[in-house]
Amino acid sequence: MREKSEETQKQILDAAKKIFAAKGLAGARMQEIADEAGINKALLHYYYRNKEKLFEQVFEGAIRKLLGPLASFLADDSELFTKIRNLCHHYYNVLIEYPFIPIFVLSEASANPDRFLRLMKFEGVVEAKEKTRMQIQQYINEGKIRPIDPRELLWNIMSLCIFPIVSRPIAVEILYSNDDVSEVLKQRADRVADFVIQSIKM
Amino acid sequence: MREKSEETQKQILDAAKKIFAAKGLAGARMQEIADEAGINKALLHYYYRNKEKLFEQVFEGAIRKLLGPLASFLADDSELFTKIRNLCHHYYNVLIEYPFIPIFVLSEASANPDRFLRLMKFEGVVEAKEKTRMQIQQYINEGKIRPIDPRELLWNIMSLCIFPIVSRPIAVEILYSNDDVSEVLKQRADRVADFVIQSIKM
DNA sequence: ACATTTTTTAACCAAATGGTTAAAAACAAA
DNA sequence: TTTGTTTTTAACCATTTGGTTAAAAAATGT
Repeated sequence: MREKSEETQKQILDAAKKIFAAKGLAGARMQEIADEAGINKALLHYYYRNKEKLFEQVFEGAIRKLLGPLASFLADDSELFTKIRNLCHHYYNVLIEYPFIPIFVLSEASANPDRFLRLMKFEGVVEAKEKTRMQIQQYINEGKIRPIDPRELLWNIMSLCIFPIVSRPIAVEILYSNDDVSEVLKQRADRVADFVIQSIKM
Repeated sequence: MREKSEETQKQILDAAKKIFAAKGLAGARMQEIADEAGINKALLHYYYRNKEKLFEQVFEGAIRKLLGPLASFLADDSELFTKIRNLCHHYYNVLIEYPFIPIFVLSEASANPDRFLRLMKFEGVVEAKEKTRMQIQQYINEGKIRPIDPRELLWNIMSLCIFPIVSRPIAVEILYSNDDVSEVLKQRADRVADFVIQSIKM
């Protein structure tokens, strides 16, 4: 009995994931989520009191899957170029599986950054990022890489990892004229890492 | 008399720009736009029949400002590194003024690409892009730059130019802890161009 | 068979919102 | 002052939408 209930709740969360990703918080309709989950609105509200709570649940779950490992990768003691490579792979691995995460963060964390920031702090991303920032600065001071604002370097890496996921549907049309882009994306983690490393190495 | 009318319409468009950028199409409220413009809802509907039309006007105007010059920059005969620099500057210039363009294109034009693709073809972006692709390929063949799939290079440039605009509200908090990021963004066009060129040059 | 839990049905409410209307008022040009 | 245009006021409508309710029904466990 408990199984059935939990299965339904998972169906709801999956449906919500999909609809929220496509329409955003404001654009999503509770009825549409219920339809997508194959249930009715009453049951939807039975399990999740309201839209906000439902969104919060979906959003936080997704973000945790991204941020937890990210913090680990940022905080570990590996050499910088290795770390960059790890970062790229992590981003691509998670985002290919959960491509809706960036859309969430971009459309919703912009409107309401508090929630997102709270999660970041909880997962320890802030400190981990600071550590990497110092590592980059040290590499620059030691003349191991070209001078660059560490924040810009991190922002560049994020851009190169996240944007292709988000823009995939458009890129398929304007760049890869309907070729299969899945394979391209899978190999892209290494290509992007190469691109970044090539740009900063002496 | 005509002046006053047109001034009001411009105030409306400016207000709409701002609100749509912050809240998106679904999240924006006509009342809020009217308030922002310093007029009332009746007058807002007097000049712009409905929300859709208002958005269409703002959006198409903005996208033309992006695509038209983009096609020109892609199609002209300048040297590749210059072209990359021009591209970056153009992206940053337009997107700082119309930061909602990427969000809309990503969220709405993905599901219904007709309008966007129509505009792209109309502005001649497709042919211009093809020309640049060939130029890149030629540079590679002549050993002037490192080998890279031209499509990936273009995708990287787009990522580095567009994503920071989209992720600005988040970056302000997690990277630039509430520093003024406007100045950073303005200077970023050149930095990004450097970054790209550094990465591909021999 | 009985009790418990899950799900549906279907009607309903309240608030928000896009949009309309018509008349008054403010304004500018002649 | 007269005339035409712009703007405000303020009430109003229709629809959408989030959310509730209560009872029936279906499914499930014991």
